Amino acid sequence: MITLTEENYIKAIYHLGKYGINNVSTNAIAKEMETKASSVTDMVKKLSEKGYVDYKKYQGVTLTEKGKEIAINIVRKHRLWEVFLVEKLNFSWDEVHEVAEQLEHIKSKKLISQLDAFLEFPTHDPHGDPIPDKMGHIKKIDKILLSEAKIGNDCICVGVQDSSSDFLKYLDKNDIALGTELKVCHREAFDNSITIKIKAKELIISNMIANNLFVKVS
Amino acid sequence: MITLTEENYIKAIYHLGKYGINNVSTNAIAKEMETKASSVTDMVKKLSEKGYVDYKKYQGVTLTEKGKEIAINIVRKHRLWEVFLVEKLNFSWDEVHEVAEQLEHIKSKKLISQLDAFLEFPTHDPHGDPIPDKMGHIKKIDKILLSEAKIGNDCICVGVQDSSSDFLKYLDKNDIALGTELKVCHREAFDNSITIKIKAKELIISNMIANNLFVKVS
DNA sequence: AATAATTTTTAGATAAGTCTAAAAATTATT
DNA sequence: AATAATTTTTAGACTTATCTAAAAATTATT
Ligand SMILES: [Mn+2]
Ligand SMILES: [Mn+2]
Ligand SMILES: [Mn+2]
Ligand SMILES: [Mn+2]
Repeated sequence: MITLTEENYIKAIYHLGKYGINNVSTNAIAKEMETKASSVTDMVKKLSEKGYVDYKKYQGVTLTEKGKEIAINIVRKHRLWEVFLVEKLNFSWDEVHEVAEQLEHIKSKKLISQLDAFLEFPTHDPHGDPIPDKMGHIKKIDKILLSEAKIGNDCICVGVQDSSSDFLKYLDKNDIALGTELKVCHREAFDNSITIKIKAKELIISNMIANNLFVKVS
Repeated sequence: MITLTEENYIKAIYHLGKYGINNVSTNAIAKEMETKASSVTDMVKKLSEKGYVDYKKYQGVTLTEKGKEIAINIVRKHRLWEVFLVEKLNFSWDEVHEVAEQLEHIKSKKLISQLDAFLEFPTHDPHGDPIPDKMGHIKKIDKILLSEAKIGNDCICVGVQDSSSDFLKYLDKNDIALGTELKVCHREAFDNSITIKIKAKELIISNMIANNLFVKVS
Protein backbone atom coordinates (compact mmCIF):
# COMPACT_ATOMS: atom_id res chain seq x y z
CA MET A 1 0.00 0.00 0.00
CA ILE A 2 1.09 3.48 -0.86
CA THR A 3 0.35 6.31 1.55
CA LEU A 4 -0.98 9.74 0.69
CA THR A 5 2.35 11.27 1.72
CA GLU A 6 4.31 8.92 -0.50
CA GLU A 7 2.02 9.81 -3.39
CA ASN A 8 2.67 13.49 -2.87
CA TYR A 9 6.44 13.00 -2.80
CA ILE A 10 6.31 10.92 -5.97
CA LYS A 11 4.23 13.56 -7.69
CA ALA A 12 6.64 16.30 -6.60
CA ILE A 13 9.61 14.32 -7.92
CA TYR A 14 7.77 13.78 -11.19
CA HIS A 15 7.07 17.46 -11.69
CA LEU A 16 10.60 18.47 -10.72
CA GLY A 17 12.21 15.86 -12.96
CA LYS A 18 10.03 16.52 -15.99
CA TYR A 19 12.49 18.92 -17.61
CA GLY A 20 16.22 18.68 -16.72
CA ILE A 21 18.21 15.52 -17.34
CA ASN A 22 19.64 15.73 -13.83
CA ASN A 23 18.48 13.88 -10.79
CA VAL A 24 16.06 15.70 -8.54
CA SER A 25 17.84 17.16 -5.50
CA THR A 26 16.84 16.82 -1.89
CA ASN A 27 16.52 20.56 -1.48
CA ALA A 28 14.33 20.91 -4.55
CA ILE A 29 11.95 18.32 -3.15
CA ALA A 30 12.00 19.99 0.25
CA LYS A 31 11.05 23.30 -1.30
CA GLU A 32 8.27 21.79 -3.41
CA MET A 33 6.86 19.84 -0.48
CA GLU A 34 7.29 22.73 1.96
CA THR A 35 9.22 20.54 4.36
CA LYS A 36 12.79 20.14 5.63
CA ALA A 37 15.63 18.46 3.75
CA SER A 38 16.08 15.96 6.56
CA SER A 39 12.49 14.82 6.18
CA VAL A 40 13.05 14.42 2.47
CA THR A 41 16.09 12.22 3.01
CA ASP A 42 14.06 9.94 5.26
CA MET A 43 11.22 9.68 2.76
CA VAL A 44 13.50 9.22 -0.21
CA LYS A 45 15.07 6.23 1.50
CA LYS A 46 11.66 4.74 1.99
CA LEU A 47 10.61 5.38 -1.60
CA SER A 48 13.85 3.79 -2.73
CA GLU A 49 13.25 0.69 -0.60
CA LYS A 50 9.76 0.41 -2.06
CA GLY A 51 11.13 0.67 -5.59
CA TYR A 52 9.58 3.98 -6.58
CA VAL A 53 12.85 5.90 -7.02
CA ASP A 54 16.51 5.29 -7.73
CA TYR A 55 18.59 6.92 -5.06
CA LYS A 56 22.28 7.16 -4.30
CA LYS A 57 23.38 9.14 -1.29
CA TYR A 58 24.13 12.78 -2.05
CA GLN A 59 23.16 12.22 -5.69
CA GLY A 60 19.42 12.99 -5.66
CA VAL A 61 16.71 10.77 -7.10
CA THR A 62 14.94 9.76 -10.29
CA LEU A 63 11.64 7.93 -10.57
CA THR A 64 11.69 4.27 -11.56
CA GLU A 65 9.20 3.05 -14.17
CA LYS A 66 6.96 1.95 -11.33
CA GLY A 67 7.27 5.40 -9.72
CA LYS A 68 6.59 7.21 -12.96
CA GLU A 69 3.47 5.16 -13.55
CA ILE A 70 2.12 6.15 -10.16
CA ALA A 71 2.98 9.80 -10.71
CA ILE A 72 1.28 9.93 -14.09
CA ASN A 73 -1.82 8.29 -12.67
CA ILE A 74 -2.03 10.92 -9.94
CA VAL A 75 -1.60 13.69 -12.52
CA ARG A 76 -4.33 12.08 -14.61
CA LYS A 77 -6.69 12.02 -11.69
CA HIS A 78 -5.82 15.59 -10.67
CA ARG A 79 -6.52 16.97 -14.12
CA LEU A 80 -9.70 14.99 -14.72
CA TRP A 81 -11.08 16.27 -11.44
CA GLU A 82 -10.16 19.83 -12.43
CA VAL A 83 -12.13 19.41 -15.64
CA PHE A 84 -15.07 18.05 -13.66
CA LEU A 85 -15.02 20.98 -11.26
CA VAL A 86 -14.97 23.56 -14.06
CA GLU A 87 -17.27 21.84 -16.55
CA LYS A 88 -19.85 20.37 -14.23
CA LEU A 89 -19.69 22.25 -10.95
CA ASN A 90 -19.08 25.78 -12.21
CA PHE A 91 -15.77 26.32 -10.51
CA SER A 92 -13.52 28.92 -12.10
CA TRP A 93 -10.05 27.86 -13.19
CA ASP A 94 -8.36 29.57 -10.26
CA GLU A 95 -10.43 27.64 -7.69
CA VAL A 96 -9.90 24.05 -8.75
CA HIS A 97 -6.34 23.22 -7.80
CA GLU A 98 -6.74 23.02 -4.05
CA VAL A 99 -9.71 20.67 -4.27
CA ALA A 100 -8.06 18.56 -6.98
CA GLU A 101 -5.07 18.15 -4.63
CA GLN A 102 -7.41 16.24 -2.36
CA LEU A 103 -9.45 14.40 -4.98
CA GLU A 104 -6.36 13.08 -6.78
CA HIS A 105 -5.77 10.66 -3.89
CA ILE A 106 -9.13 8.88 -4.06
CA LYS A 107 -8.49 5.26 -4.90
CA SER A 108 -10.94 3.65 -7.34
CA LYS A 109 -10.18 2.58 -10.86
CA LYS A 110 -13.84 2.52 -11.79
CA LEU A 111 -14.35 6.03 -10.47
CA ILE A 112 -11.69 7.46 -12.74
CA SER A 113 -12.60 5.54 -15.86
CA GLN A 114 -16.26 6.48 -15.42
CA LEU A 115 -15.40 10.09 -14.68
CA ASP A 116 -13.26 10.16 -17.82
CA ALA A 117 -16.21 8.86 -19.87
CA PHE A 118 -18.66 11.23 -18.17
CA LEU A 119 -16.44 14.16 -19.15
CA GLU A 120 -16.19 12.74 -22.68
CA PHE A 121 -12.51 11.91 -22.51
CA PRO A 122 -11.03 15.38 -22.22
CA THR A 123 -7.47 15.77 -23.45
CA HIS A 124 -6.56 18.90 -21.49
CA ASP A 125 -7.36 20.35 -18.11
CA PRO A 126 -8.67 23.90 -17.48
CA HIS A 127 -5.11 25.25 -17.50
CA GLY A 128 -4.25 23.68 -20.84
CA ASP A 129 -2.20 20.86 -19.33
CA PRO A 130 -2.52 17.49 -21.06
CA ILE A 131 -4.44 14.68 -19.37
CA PRO A 132 -2.62 11.33 -19.56
CA ASP A 133 -4.83 8.57 -20.95
CA LYS A 134 -5.63 5.29 -19.20
CA MET A 135 -2.33 3.86 -20.47
CA GLY A 136 -0.36 6.85 -19.19
CA HIS A 137 0.30 8.29 -22.63
CA ILE A 138 0.57 12.06 -22.74
CA LYS A 139 -0.10 13.88 -25.97
CA LYS A 140 2.28 16.82 -26.40
CA ILE A 141 1.06 19.82 -28.33
CA ASP A 142 3.51 22.30 -29.80
CA LYS A 143 2.96 25.35 -27.72
CA ILE A 144 5.36 28.21 -27.08
CA LEU A 145 5.48 30.93 -24.48
CA LEU A 146 3.87 34.14 -25.63
CA SER A 147 7.18 35.83 -24.81
CA GLU A 148 8.81 33.75 -27.55
CA ALA A 149 6.26 34.64 -30.25
CA LYS A 150 7.37 36.94 -33.03
CA ILE A 151 5.96 40.37 -33.83
CA GLY A 152 3.04 39.97 -36.19
CA ASN A 153 2.22 36.40 -35.09
CA ASP A 154 -1.43 35.46 -34.79
CA CYS A 155 -1.73 33.26 -31.74
CA ILE A 156 -4.29 31.30 -29.79
CA CYS A 157 -3.99 30.81 -26.02
CA VAL A 158 -3.59 27.17 -25.13
CA GLY A 159 -2.25 27.07 -21.59
CA VAL A 160 -0.65 28.70 -18.59
CA GLN A 161 2.76 28.02 -17.09
CA ASP A 162 1.93 29.45 -13.70
CA SER A 163 -1.52 28.61 -12.45
CA SER A 164 -1.59 30.71 -9.31
CA SER A 165 -4.87 32.36 -8.49
CA ASP A 166 -3.32 35.82 -8.90
CA PHE A 167 -2.20 35.12 -12.44
CA LEU A 168 -5.43 33.44 -13.51
CA LYS A 169 -7.51 36.28 -12.11
CA TYR A 170 -5.35 38.76 -14.01
CA LEU A 171 -6.14 36.86 -17.20
CA ASP A 172 -9.86 36.76 -16.40
CA LYS A 173 -9.85 40.50 -15.78
CA ASN A 174 -8.29 41.08 -19.19
CA ASP A 175 -10.57 38.66 -21.02
CA ILE A 176 -7.84 36.18 -21.75
CA ALA A 177 -8.97 32.57 -21.59
CA LEU A 178 -7.92 29.35 -23.28
CA GLY A 179 -9.01 29.62 -26.89
CA THR A 180 -8.68 33.40 -26.98
CA GLU A 181 -7.09 34.68 -30.20
CA LEU A 182 -4.54 37.44 -30.08
CA LYS A 183 -1.96 39.16 -32.27
CA VAL A 184 1.53 40.22 -31.15
CA CYS A 185 1.89 43.86 -32.20
CA HIS A 186 5.01 45.30 -30.61
CA ARG A 187 7.82 44.43 -28.23
CA GLU A 188 9.33 47.18 -26.10
CA ALA A 189 13.12 46.76 -26.10
CA PHE A 190 13.63 48.25 -22.64
CA ASP A 191 11.53 45.87 -20.51
CA ASN A 192 10.40 43.26 -23.05
CA SER A 193 6.80 44.15 -22.44
CA ILE A 194 4.63 43.42 -25.47
CA THR A 195 1.57 44.96 -26.97
CA ILE A 196 -1.06 42.46 -28.04
CA LYS A 197 -4.37 42.92 -29.78
CA ILE A 198 -7.38 40.91 -28.62
CA LYS A 199 -10.31 41.40 -30.96
CA ALA A 200 -10.25 45.18 -31.49
CA LYS A 201 -8.64 45.99 -28.14
CA GLU A 202 -4.94 46.62 -27.54
CA LEU A 203 -3.32 45.54 -24.30
CA ILE A 204 0.20 45.96 -22.96
CA ILE A 205 1.46 43.04 -20.92
CA SER A 206 4.69 42.68 -19.00
CA ASN A 207 7.37 40.18 -19.89
CA MET A 208 6.48 38.26 -16.76
CA ILE A 209 2.92 37.78 -17.97
CA ALA A 210 4.09 36.79 -21.46
CA ASN A 211 6.44 34.31 -19.84
CA ASN A 212 3.60 32.45 -18.22
CA LEU A 213 1.14 32.18 -21.08
CA PHE A 214 1.38 29.41 -23.65
CA VAL A 215 0.16 30.05 -27.17
CA LYS A 216 0.02 28.27 -30.50
CA VAL A 217 0.99 30.32 -33.53
CA SER A 218 -1.68 29.98 -36.17
CA MET B 1 -8.05 21.15 12.29
CA ILE B 2 -9.81 17.83 12.41
CA THR B 3 -8.04 14.72 11.16
CA LEU B 4 -9.49 12.02 8.93
CA THR B 5 -9.32 9.56 11.81
CA GLU B 6 -11.16 11.90 14.14
CA GLU B 7 -13.85 12.34 11.50
CA ASN B 8 -14.29 8.59 11.23
CA TYR B 9 -14.60 8.19 14.98
CA ILE B 10 -17.17 10.99 15.17
CA LYS B 11 -19.16 9.42 12.35
CA ALA B 12 -19.06 6.01 14.08
CA ILE B 13 -20.27 7.54 17.35
CA TYR B 14 -23.04 9.30 15.47
CA HIS B 15 -24.30 6.13 13.82
CA LEU B 16 -24.07 4.13 17.06
CA GLY B 17 -25.82 6.81 19.10
CA LYS B 18 -28.61 7.46 16.63
CA TYR B 19 -31.06 5.08 18.27
CA GLY B 20 -30.69 4.21 21.99
CA ILE B 21 -30.79 6.90 24.67
CA ASN B 22 -27.64 5.46 26.25
CA ASN B 23 -24.11 6.69 25.82
CA VAL B 24 -22.05 4.93 23.19
CA SER B 25 -19.71 2.38 24.77
CA THR B 26 -16.01 2.01 24.14
CA ASN B 27 -16.44 -1.54 22.92
CA ALA B 28 -19.20 -0.58 20.49
CA ILE B 29 -16.93 2.03 18.93
CA ALA B 30 -14.04 -0.42 18.83
CA LYS B 31 -16.18 -2.92 16.95
CA GLU B 32 -17.49 -0.34 14.50
CA MET B 33 -14.01 1.07 13.85
CA GLU B 34 -12.38 -2.36 13.73
CA THR B 35 -9.83 -1.36 16.33
CA LYS B 36 -9.01 -2.11 19.96
CA ALA B 37 -10.81 -0.71 22.98
CA SER B 38 -7.59 0.84 24.25
CA SER B 39 -7.21 2.80 21.04
CA VAL B 40 -10.77 4.01 21.41
CA THR B 41 -10.14 5.24 24.93
CA ASP B 42 -7.17 7.27 23.70
CA MET B 43 -9.14 8.79 20.86
CA VAL B 44 -12.19 9.47 22.96
CA LYS B 45 -10.04 11.48 25.35
CA LYS B 46 -8.77 13.52 22.46
CA LEU B 47 -12.24 14.08 21.04
CA SER B 48 -13.39 15.13 24.48
CA GLU B 49 -10.54 17.63 24.83
CA LYS B 50 -11.42 19.06 21.45
CA GLY B 51 -15.05 19.41 22.43
CA TYR B 52 -16.59 16.92 20.04
CA VAL B 53 -17.87 14.48 22.67
CA ASP B 54 -18.91 14.42 26.30
CA TYR B 55 -16.99 11.72 28.10
CA LYS B 56 -16.82 10.46 31.65
CA LYS B 57 -14.51 7.58 32.43
CA TYR B 58 -16.21 4.19 32.19
CA GLN B 59 -19.45 5.88 31.12
CA GLY B 60 -19.09 6.00 27.34
CA VAL B 61 -19.61 9.06 25.17
CA THR B 62 -22.20 11.23 23.48
CA LEU B 63 -21.61 13.76 20.74
CA THR B 64 -21.72 17.44 21.65
CA GLU B 65 -23.63 19.82 19.36
CA LYS B 66 -20.33 20.63 17.68
CA GLY B 67 -19.60 16.92 17.22
CA LYS B 68 -23.08 16.21 15.88
CA GLU B 69 -22.75 18.99 13.36
CA ILE B 70 -19.54 17.49 12.05
CA ALA B 71 -21.03 14.00 11.91
CA ILE B 72 -24.08 15.16 9.99
CA ASN B 73 -21.93 17.03 7.52
CA ILE B 74 -19.89 13.91 6.85
CA VAL B 75 -23.07 11.88 6.37
CA ARG B 76 -24.37 14.56 4.01
CA LYS B 77 -21.19 14.39 1.94
CA HIS B 78 -21.17 10.59 1.94
CA ARG B 79 -24.72 10.35 0.66
CA LEU B 80 -24.41 13.10 -1.92
CA TRP B 81 -21.36 11.36 -3.36
CA GLU B 82 -23.27 8.09 -3.44
CA VAL B 83 -26.00 9.76 -5.48
CA PHE B 84 -23.39 11.20 -7.81
CA LEU B 85 -21.77 7.82 -8.35
CA VAL B 86 -25.06 6.11 -9.16
CA GLU B 87 -26.77 8.90 -11.12
CA LYS B 88 -23.83 10.28 -13.06
CA LEU B 89 -21.13 7.63 -13.15
CA ASN B 90 -23.26 4.50 -13.56
CA PHE B 91 -22.19 2.80 -10.38
CA SER B 92 -24.60 0.25 -9.01
CA TRP B 93 -25.89 0.70 -5.47
CA ASP B 94 -23.69 -2.04 -4.08
CA GLU B 95 -20.49 -0.42 -5.38
CA VAL B 96 -20.74 3.10 -4.02
CA HIS B 97 -20.11 2.81 -0.31
CA GLU B 98 -16.38 2.13 -0.39
CA VAL B 99 -15.67 5.07 -2.67
CA ALA B 100 -18.00 7.36 -0.72
CA GLU B 101 -16.04 6.46 2.43
CA GLN B 102 -13.08 8.21 0.83
CA LEU B 103 -14.92 11.07 -0.84
CA GLU B 104 -16.76 12.06 2.34
CA HIS B 105 -13.50 13.46 3.75
CA ILE B 106 -12.80 15.94 0.94
CA LYS B 107 -12.86 19.42 2.44
CA SER B 108 -14.50 22.11 0.31
CA LYS B 109 -17.75 23.86 1.07
CA LYS B 110 -18.15 24.99 -2.50
CA LEU B 111 -17.62 21.47 -3.80
CA ILE B 112 -20.49 20.11 -1.77
CA SER B 113 -22.92 22.94 -2.38
CA GLN B 114 -22.24 22.77 -6.11
CA LEU B 115 -22.48 19.00 -6.15
CA ASP B 116 -25.80 19.26 -4.34
CA ALA B 117 -27.08 21.67 -6.99
CA PHE B 118 -25.67 19.58 -9.84
CA LEU B 119 -27.59 16.57 -8.52
CA GLU B 120 -30.70 18.77 -8.17
CA PHE B 121 -30.83 18.66 -4.39
CA PRO B 122 -31.54 14.98 -3.84
CA THR B 123 -33.31 14.11 -0.59
CA HIS B 124 -32.27 10.46 -0.39
CA ASP B 125 -29.24 8.39 -1.30
CA PRO B 126 -29.28 5.21 -3.42
CA HIS B 127 -30.10 3.12 -0.34
CA GLY B 128 -33.05 5.27 0.65
CA ASP B 129 -31.22 7.05 3.46
CA PRO B 130 -32.06 10.74 3.90
CA ILE B 131 -29.51 13.38 2.89
CA PRO B 132 -29.16 16.14 5.50
CA ASP B 133 -29.56 19.60 3.97
CA LYS B 134 -27.01 22.43 4.18
CA MET B 135 -28.35 23.32 7.63
CA GLY B 136 -28.06 19.74 8.86
CA HIS B 137 -31.80 19.13 8.86
CA ILE B 138 -32.83 15.56 8.16
CA LYS B 139 -36.26 14.84 6.82
CA LYS B 140 -37.69 11.65 8.31
CA ILE B 141 -40.10 9.63 6.22
CA ASP B 142 -42.44 7.12 7.82
CA LYS B 143 -41.07 3.84 6.63
CA ILE B 144 -41.48 0.44 8.25
CA LEU B 145 -39.64 -2.81 7.84
CA LEU B 146 -41.29 -5.15 5.37
CA SER B 147 -41.35 -7.72 8.17
CA GLU B 148 -43.72 -5.42 10.08
CA ALA B 149 -46.17 -4.99 7.19
CA LYS B 150 -49.57 -6.65 7.44
CA ILE B 151 -50.94 -9.29 5.13
CA GLY B 152 -52.71 -7.63 2.22
CA ASN B 153 -50.70 -4.38 2.46
CA ASP B 154 -49.67 -2.74 -0.78
CA CYS B 155 -46.15 -1.40 -0.27
CA ILE B 156 -43.47 0.53 -2.07
CA CYS B 157 -39.77 -0.10 -1.36
CA VAL B 158 -38.11 2.98 0.06
CA GLY B 159 -34.87 1.84 1.62
CA VAL B 160 -32.58 -0.83 2.98
CA GLN B 161 -31.45 -1.42 6.53
CA ASP B 162 -28.40 -3.42 5.62
CA SER B 163 -26.52 -2.16 2.60
CA SER B 164 -24.00 -4.93 2.22
CA SER B 165 -23.14 -5.94 -1.30
CA ASP B 166 -24.57 -9.42 -0.75
CA PHE B 167 -27.97 -8.11 0.25
CA LEU B 168 -28.14 -5.49 -2.50
CA LYS B 169 -27.18 -8.04 -5.14
CA TYR B 170 -29.90 -10.36 -3.85
CA LEU B 171 -32.42 -7.58 -4.34
CA ASP B 172 -31.10 -6.83 -7.85
CA LYS B 173 -31.40 -10.47 -8.76
CA ASN B 174 -35.03 -10.48 -7.68
CA ASP B 175 -35.90 -7.20 -9.37
CA ILE B 176 -36.40 -5.34 -6.15
CA ALA B 177 -35.23 -1.74 -6.29
CA LEU B 178 -36.24 1.47 -4.55
CA GLY B 179 -39.64 2.41 -5.94
CA THR B 180 -40.67 -1.17 -6.62
CA GLU B 181 -44.27 -1.89 -5.67
CA LEU B 182 -45.18 -5.12 -3.93
CA LYS B 183 -48.03 -6.73 -2.05
CA VAL B 184 -47.70 -8.83 1.09
CA CYS B 185 -49.64 -12.05 0.42
CA HIS B 186 -48.88 -14.51 3.17
CA ARG B 187 -46.80 -15.01 6.27
CA GLU B 188 -45.62 -18.50 7.17
CA ALA B 189 -46.07 -19.00 10.91
CA PHE B 190 -43.16 -21.41 11.27
CA ASP B 191 -40.26 -19.27 10.05
CA ASN B 192 -41.90 -15.89 9.46
CA SER B 193 -41.01 -16.03 5.79
CA ILE B 194 -43.47 -14.07 3.68
CA THR B 195 -44.84 -14.37 0.22
CA ILE B 196 -44.90 -11.15 -1.75
CA LYS B 197 -46.22 -10.32 -5.18
CA ILE B 198 -44.21 -8.05 -7.47
CA LYS B 199 -46.20 -7.22 -10.58
CA ALA B 200 -47.59 -10.63 -11.54
CA LYS B 201 -44.81 -12.66 -9.96
CA GLU B 202 -44.88 -14.26 -6.53
CA LEU B 203 -41.72 -14.49 -4.44
CA ILE B 204 -41.02 -16.04 -1.06
CA ILE B 205 -38.55 -14.14 1.07
CA SER B 206 -37.06 -15.07 4.42
CA ASN B 207 -37.68 -13.11 7.58
CA MET B 208 -34.08 -11.94 7.47
CA ILE B 209 -34.64 -10.34 4.07
CA ALA B 210 -37.91 -8.77 5.18
CA ASN B 211 -36.10 -7.42 8.22
CA ASN B 212 -33.70 -5.44 6.09
CA LEU B 213 -36.05 -3.87 3.58
CA PHE B 214 -37.91 -0.66 4.35
CA VAL B 215 -41.29 -0.05 2.74
CA LYS B 216 -44.04 2.52 2.83
CA VAL B 217 -47.58 1.17 3.00
CA SER B 218 -49.66 2.81 0.31
C1' DA C 1 -22.66 -9.42 49.91
C1' DA C 2 -19.06 -11.80 47.90
C1' DT C 3 -17.19 -13.57 43.76
C1' DA C 4 -16.84 -14.00 38.85
C1' DA C 5 -17.10 -12.12 34.30
C1' DT C 6 -16.84 -8.31 31.46
C1' DT C 7 -15.65 -3.77 30.19
C1' DT C 8 -12.68 0.01 30.31
C1' DT C 9 -8.53 2.31 31.30
C1' DT C 10 -3.51 2.70 31.95
C1' DA C 11 1.29 1.76 30.94
C1' DG C 12 4.58 1.03 27.81
C1' DA C 13 5.94 -0.06 22.93
C1' DT C 14 5.83 0.60 17.83
C1' DA C 15 5.55 2.85 13.09
C1' DA C 16 4.96 6.97 10.09
C1' DG C 17 6.21 11.38 9.28
C1' DT C 18 8.07 15.36 10.91
C1' DC C 19 11.53 18.54 13.29
C1' DT C 20 16.26 20.70 15.11
C1' DA C 21 21.03 20.50 15.58
C1' DA C 22 25.21 18.61 14.32
C1' DA C 23 28.20 15.89 11.24
C1' DA C 24 29.64 14.55 6.67
C1' DA C 25 29.97 15.12 1.79
C1' DT C 26 29.90 17.86 -2.20
C1' DT C 27 30.61 22.07 -4.76
C1' DA C 28 32.36 26.76 -5.25
C1' DT C 29 35.88 30.19 -4.39
C1' DT C 30 40.14 31.84 -3.47
C1' DA D 1 45.14 22.58 -3.50
C1' DA D 2 43.29 24.52 0.43
C1' DT D 3 39.44 26.81 2.39
C1' DA D 4 34.74 28.35 2.45
C1' DA D 5 29.98 27.79 1.40
C1' DT D 6 26.33 24.87 0.48
C1' DT D 7 23.93 20.65 0.37
C1' DT D 8 22.80 16.38 2.27
C1' DT D 9 22.67 13.04 5.77
C1' DT D 10 22.53 11.37 10.55
C1' DA D 11 21.17 11.35 15.35
C1' DG D 12 17.85 12.02 18.49
C1' DA D 13 13.32 13.86 19.72
C1' DC D 14 8.22 14.66 19.09
C1' DT D 15 3.26 13.67 17.52
C1' DT D 16 -0.50 10.73 15.97
C1' DA D 17 -2.61 6.60 15.94
C1' DT D 18 -2.12 2.15 16.86
C1' DC D 19 -1.08 -2.28 19.63
C1' DT D 20 -0.45 -5.84 23.82
C1' DA D 21 -0.58 -6.84 28.51
C1' DA D 22 -1.89 -5.67 32.96
C1' DA D 23 -4.64 -3.03 36.29
C1' DA D 24 -8.92 -0.95 37.68
C1' DA D 25 -13.81 -0.31 37.53
C1' DT D 26 -18.28 -1.88 36.45
C1' DT D 27 -21.81 -5.31 35.90
C1' DA D 28 -23.60 -9.97 36.37
C1' DT D 29 -24.03 -14.22 38.97
C1' DT D 30 -24.11 -16.92 42.73
MN1 LIG E 1 -3.84 21.74 -10.45
MN1 LIG F 1 -4.32 22.12 -13.87
MN1 LIG G 1 -22.62 4.33 2.30
MN1 LIG H 1 -25.97 4.95 1.49
